[in-house]
Amino acid sequence: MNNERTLNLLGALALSLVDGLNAATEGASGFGGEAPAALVTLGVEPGLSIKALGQILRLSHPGTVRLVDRLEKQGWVERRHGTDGRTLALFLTEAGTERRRLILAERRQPLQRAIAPLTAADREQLTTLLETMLTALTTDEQEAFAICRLCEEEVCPGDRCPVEQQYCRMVHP
Amino acid sequence: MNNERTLNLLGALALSLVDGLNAATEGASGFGGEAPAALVTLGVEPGLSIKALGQILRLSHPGTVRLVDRLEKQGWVERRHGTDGRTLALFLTEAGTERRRLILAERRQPLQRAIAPLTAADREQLTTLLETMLTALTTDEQEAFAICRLCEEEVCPGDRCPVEQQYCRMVHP
DNA sequence: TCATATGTATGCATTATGCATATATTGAAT
DNA sequence: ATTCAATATATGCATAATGCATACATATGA
Repeated sequence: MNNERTLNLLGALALSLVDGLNAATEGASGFGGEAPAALVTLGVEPGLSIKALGQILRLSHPGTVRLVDRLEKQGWVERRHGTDGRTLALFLTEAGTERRRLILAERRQPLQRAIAPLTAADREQLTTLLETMLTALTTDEQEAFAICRLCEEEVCPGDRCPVEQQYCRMVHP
Repeated sequence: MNNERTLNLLGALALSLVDGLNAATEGASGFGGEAPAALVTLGVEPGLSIKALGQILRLSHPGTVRLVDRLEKQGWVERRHGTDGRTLALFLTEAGTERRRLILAERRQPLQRAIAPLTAADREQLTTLLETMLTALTTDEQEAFAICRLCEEEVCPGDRCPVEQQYCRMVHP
């Protein structure tokens, strides 16, 4: 088989999907970059510090501060006192939670469109293949959070997430 | 089956792959945004006008002019006279061709890493699924070029590219 | 031959980011 | 208790990559 052709197809699909994801999440939030991912992630992990959020989003610290500034100004995120006098705990406001829901709903559409032509059997095959690939791609906790930063974790049971499983295997061998 | 879980896995893989593609192509070119895609695309379609390139990359016209400015300044792209007194024809220089090769080589790595854990049979399954999805996602020529804007078309025979095939089917029904 | 369309370029602004540095708080060693 | 290093956050400044409005140059057709 022509392996390189498969690489091209995989890259093309990924690019096309992420184009769609970016358009959807930016349309739903009015912000580009990592802002939509920040809202999604804070919904799953409320109380994250600025530093921790930045590591998940792979932003510099100042970049994260500015991102949180933008989200706070929209009334979507609150800076509360954290465990420390230094540390902040970030929480979604009610409006932020609502906005997050909208982002996730819009995010589904390009994904749905991609798997629309697949039969039920195809989807099972695909799911298995995705699990295998994601398991291989996840090497530490940081990366696990990064990979899942736009996931609707509500519908993805943690004990069956290949990304989290892989991470847990690394940590508790 | 839990369809939404499949959507999450697909989105997570796409995001992870494109993170890798972006890092690889930016590392190989020193430019982010659509600059790497511009070099790749101009290698496949030499003589493109600024307007046509911008439509493939989905950039505004001024954005494309500035992008070409940057690539020309690096000595990677030449503006030559086109079919018109108005129209330009863009070509890669020798250095640009070399840089494109490097970008494509680096681009393979994150893709290769993703399929590494798959068996030969898995890869055939995956290829078939990707073909089906890409066929559904391609609706016009513009989109076809956009989806393939980072593809190593040299290794992807045109008559077997689901993206191009789909487009040709649309145009010559 | 002149009006309109087409392709390209420029001025200016914005978004999202990074680097260097400042500030505030904590914890640990003296 | 005091001081110093580590940690968490914030700010000043700069940059990359882009868009909008507009100007300019060339072509085309009535």
